Amino acid sequence: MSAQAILRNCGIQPTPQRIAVVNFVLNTTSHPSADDVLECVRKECPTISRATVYNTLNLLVEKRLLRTQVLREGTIVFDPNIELHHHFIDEESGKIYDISWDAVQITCGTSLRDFEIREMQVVMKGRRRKGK
Amino acid sequence: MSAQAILRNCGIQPTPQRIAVVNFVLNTTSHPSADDVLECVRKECPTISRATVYNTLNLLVEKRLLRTQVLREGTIVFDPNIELHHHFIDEESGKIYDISWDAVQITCGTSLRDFEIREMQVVMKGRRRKGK
DNA sequence: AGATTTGTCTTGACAATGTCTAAATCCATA
DNA sequence: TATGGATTTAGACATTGTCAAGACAAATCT
Ligand SMILES: [Mn+2]
Ligand SMILES: [Mn+2]
Ligand SMILES: [Zn+2]
Ligand SMILES: [Zn+2]
Repeated sequence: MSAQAILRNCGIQPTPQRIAVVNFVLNTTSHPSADDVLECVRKECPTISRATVYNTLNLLVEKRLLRTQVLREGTIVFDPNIELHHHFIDEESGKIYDISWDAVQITCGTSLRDFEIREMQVVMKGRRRKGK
Repeated sequence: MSAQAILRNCGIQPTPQRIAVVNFVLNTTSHPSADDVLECVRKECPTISRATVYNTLNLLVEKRLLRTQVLREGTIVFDPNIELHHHFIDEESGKIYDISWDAVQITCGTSLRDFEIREMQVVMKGRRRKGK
């Protein structure tokens, strides 16, 4: 679906700036920071401002097209994968990989009965195996 | 063990500032930010500077008496629990609770074979049940 | 068309977090 | 007590994120 259609679908006026942000951030698996988004979108749309990038990202989060994740020091990252899933962080490269929900089986014991869990994820760190 | 002994044990000169930081940060389960540490330590040691708090915390991390955790937006938190464990974040209060490693059973499927996992933790969010 | 309104964008100010440097201070030892 | 290395402090700086004011653009009305 086109960025324009996506934006109109949730009642956001499609502007060149917003279209550029959507085209990048809804089609990446790289878990970019706002600054990463700014950097990439400026190639398409050199005059876009930091505030517009933040405004658009926050709009997309509000409309549930995007989620924020607390996975990197110093900045939140944006994730177009809004299904339940886990994350693997490559400690060499810093790259963040999505891990499908089904790849891990989690069983909580009874000692957690005092916690009403509304969501959870596994955060793994290590090294992505090179080669095939 | 006294803060002085702990510091001397890992070759750090015990100073009043460092002792105050150690006394707070190695004896809390609250997962404080550097700023939280500064705020609390200033009660004991009113002239301590931000730089000294950061320096001491980073020293303690280097000496493995403390770990950093990426669990809150905008700041890292410090955790004196250096054993493997999980975390539960109360979305109402923002409080972070330690969950013992054994409280959760995790089984990774074969789809993770390309990832060399060096550590992992479950991050849960929800609400701590009130009452007993 | 010309004027008005509305929404969007940009700029720059601001606060918070974290690192770094230079200067002051402290302190263990001679 | 004098001295030199370690420690602390204050402030500068970079980065991240929010906000408000004004510039700008597009649609609406006369
Ligand atoms: Mn970047
Ligand atoms: Mn605080
Ligand atoms: Zn993801
Ligand atoms: Zn913990």
